[in-house]
Amino acid sequence: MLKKQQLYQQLKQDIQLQYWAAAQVLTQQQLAAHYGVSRIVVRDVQQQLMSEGWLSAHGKAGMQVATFSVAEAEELCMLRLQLEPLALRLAASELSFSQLGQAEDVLRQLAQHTAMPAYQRGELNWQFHRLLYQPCGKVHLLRLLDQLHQQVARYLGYQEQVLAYTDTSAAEHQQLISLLRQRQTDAACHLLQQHICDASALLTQHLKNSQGA
Amino acid sequence: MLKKQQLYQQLKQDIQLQYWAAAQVLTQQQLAAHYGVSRIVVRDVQQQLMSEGWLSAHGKAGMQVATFSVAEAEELCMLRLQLEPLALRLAASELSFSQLGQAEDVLRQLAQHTAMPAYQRGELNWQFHRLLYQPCGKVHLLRLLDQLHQQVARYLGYQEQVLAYTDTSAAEHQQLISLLRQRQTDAACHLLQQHICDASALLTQHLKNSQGA
DNA sequence: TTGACAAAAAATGTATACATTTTAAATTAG
DNA sequence: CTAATTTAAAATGTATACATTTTTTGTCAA
Repeated sequence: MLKKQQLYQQLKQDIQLQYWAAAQVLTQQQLAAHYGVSRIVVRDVQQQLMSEGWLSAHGKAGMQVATFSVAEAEELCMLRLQLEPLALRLAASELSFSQLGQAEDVLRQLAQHTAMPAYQRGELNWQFHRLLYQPCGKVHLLRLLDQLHQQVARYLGYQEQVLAYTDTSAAEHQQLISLLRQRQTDAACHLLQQHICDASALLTQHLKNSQGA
Repeated sequence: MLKKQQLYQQLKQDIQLQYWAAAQVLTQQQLAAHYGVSRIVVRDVQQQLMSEGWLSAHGKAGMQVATFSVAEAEELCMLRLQLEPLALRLAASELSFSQLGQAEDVLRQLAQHTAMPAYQRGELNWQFHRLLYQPCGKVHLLRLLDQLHQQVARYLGYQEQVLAYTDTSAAEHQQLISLLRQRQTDAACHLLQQHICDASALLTQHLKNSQGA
C-alpha cells in the first residue's frame, strides 16, 4: 500500500525535477528496474500519472514524459481564470472566520520561512487558495482545480523562479483575505482574477525564457 | 489489449443499466469471477472508472458503485454551463462549413432513427455537441467536457426518459447550427446556454422523480 | 544500396502464486 | 450478555511466470 504511493510521489517528483527529460519515452521495465519494484506497480502509477497529465501515451507501447507548450500553459491558465473565481464566489458566503484564520496561518508560514524550497512554497501557495475554495462544497469543481494546480506545478517545475511569483503575490493574498472577511465578494473575486492573470503572465514568460535557453 | 477495453465498456454499461446497483460494494475478486478475467484487468479498469466517477473508493478495501445526489447533478450542470459556452465561443470562428455539415449529419441521424436505443441517442447527441467544440483546440478543456458528459450520462442512466430530452432539443440544435453558419457567435453561445439550462432542468427533475420512486 | 521479408529480441497484456493487510468470526474474560 | 482479544477467512498488494504483441535486427533478392 505504501510502495505504490511512494513510487507515485517519487516518479512525479523526478519528472518535475527533470530527471526524466520531457518527451523522453519510458518503458515499464525500465522504470520497474530503476525503482526496484514490479511492473504491476509501475503500471498502476503510470495510469494515474497519465490521467493527471504527467505522462502521455506514446504509440501502441510505452509512455512519454509530457512536453511543454506555451499554448497548453495558456489553456491551463485560462481554465484557472474561469473556474477559480467561480469557486471563490460560491465559497465566499460559507467561509467561516476560522477558515480565514487557517488561510492566514498559511500566509504567515510563507512569509516567515523565506528559505523554504521552491516546491514547498508552491504547495503552501496552493494550500492557501484551496482553503478559500473548499467551502464551496463542489467536489467535482474542487478536484478539477486540484488537477489544474498539478498541471501548473508541472510547468513551474519547482524552479526557483517560482519564488518571484509567490513573493509578488503576498500582498494580494493579504488583501484577498481582508476583502473576504468583510464579505466583499465581488471585489474579492475580481482581485483573484487579477491575481491569476498576473501568475499566468509570469508562467508564460518563464516558459518562453526557458524554451529559448 | 482488447480484454481490458472490453471489460471497461461492459462494466460501465452494467453500472449504467443498474445491473450493479448504486452504492453497492464490489470486490475485485467478485468482478474477476463474474466477468471471467484476472484481477489484474479488473484493477486497471477499476482505477479508470474511479477516475471517471463511476466507482468511488470505499474504505481501505473495495470500491463502491457511485451514488446519485441532486447536489452533484446540479454541480455537473453548472460546470457544463460554465465551460461549454466557453468552448463554443473559442471554436466558433474556427468552425469550417465541412464541420458544420458533419454536425448536421449527426442531427439527421437522430431525426431519422427515432427507434434508436436511448443510450445511442445520447451518444449521438454528445457527438453533435462535441463536433462544435472540437475546433477550439483546447485539449484539456475538451477532455474535461468529455468527462462531464460521461458523468451526466451516468445520471441519465440510458433510461428512455432521455428521449424526451433529445427530442425537445432537436429544434434548438438546428437553430444553433444556423447561427454558427452565419457567424453569430454571441447569439449561438447564448442559445447554447439556454439549451444546457433546459437539459439541466430535465435532468434534475428526472432525478427527483426517480428518487421519489 | 535499398527495400522487403523473416527471425529474434524486447516490451506489454494477462494469469497465477505468494505476502500482507483487512474484515469477519469466534472465543473468552468481565 | 457485552466487550475485548484472538483466530480464521477473505480481499488486496505485489511479484513472478507465461502468452501475445510490437519493435528491432538481420538477411537476401532486386
